[in-house]
Amino acid sequence: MKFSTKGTYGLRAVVELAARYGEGPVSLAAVATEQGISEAYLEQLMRSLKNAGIVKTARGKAGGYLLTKEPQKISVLEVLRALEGSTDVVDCVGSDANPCENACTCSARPLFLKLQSRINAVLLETTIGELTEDHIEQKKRIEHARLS
Amino acid sequence: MKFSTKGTYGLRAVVELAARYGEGPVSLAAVATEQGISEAYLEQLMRSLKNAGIVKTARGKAGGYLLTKEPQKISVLEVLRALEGSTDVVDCVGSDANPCENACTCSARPLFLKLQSRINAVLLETTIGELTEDHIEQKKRIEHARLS
DNA sequence: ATAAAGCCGAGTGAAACGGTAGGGTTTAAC
DNA sequence: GTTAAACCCTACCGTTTCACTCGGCTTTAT
Repeated sequence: MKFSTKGTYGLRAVVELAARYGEGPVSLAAVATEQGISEAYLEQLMRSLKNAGIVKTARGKAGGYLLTKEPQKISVLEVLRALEGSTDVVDCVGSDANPCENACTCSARPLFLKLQSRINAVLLETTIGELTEDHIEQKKRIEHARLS
Repeated sequence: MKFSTKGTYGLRAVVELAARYGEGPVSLAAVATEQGISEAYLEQLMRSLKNAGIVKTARGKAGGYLLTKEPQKISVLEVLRALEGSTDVVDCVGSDANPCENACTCSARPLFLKLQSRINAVLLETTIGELTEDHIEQKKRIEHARLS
């Protein structure tokens, strides 16, 4: 019941892009060093994000990655889905539902359905934009504390 | 972000014990066949549940497993924790908190904290007793439908 | 005594995790 | 038009976890 590093790294990378939204392409190297993630590994995650249509790329020199839409219009849910494949706690819940043959007698199913809907609510209502704002605020506060 | 079968199998096994609460020890074989789980595998899960103090055992012939307290007093959270080790979505949240060195600058942390508290709320407020009642109801309905 | 039950440690094949390596191809800038 | 910075892609690899299995041991009601 853990998110893998794919999810957390990828989320942080997207926030990094969001923080520079509108400033042109951001290189992989920039994101990787800023977030302390292996460049080669992050590249794979970016591919997933690209395939999902969350980021687009500019190739060639001075190229890099860009968000395809405004940070406030990107839900955390879509980002995590792109990276982790699914956010379902068990395979037999969710819209792509593949309910097991004895779903109707499974005593744990009602629990998982409830849990899943709560989780999805949080992930859907939280946007990359919000995370980015919080993050920038936080960085400012730290900077301020350091100077005084 | 999935529960392993440990969690789901174990939960179902506990519900099975709950359904027979007060009727004396239930053998591993009985639980395994009723729930369609490998006996040898289930035994391992029962060990975890026993170590966590959720079930106790009666050894020897006519022995088996019993809940240590009433089903309504067992939360799903404690059962899952016993089986999966932790229900935390990332290591850096939760009470045993092991926040990573750059927790205060991690842009994903606020999200995970919120998500974790929502998840824990559901898992803590849901009891084995509730799951068991739902399950028995469900079985009755199916039985009724079959007969008519 | 015996058979039914739990107790326990070890092993195992497959998959996922968390990367790394090393080659492409594209393109801006000189 | 060469060069270098960037993305693109495939493959591999060591480690851990998953989901079991196996075999032997101990306890205990009959």
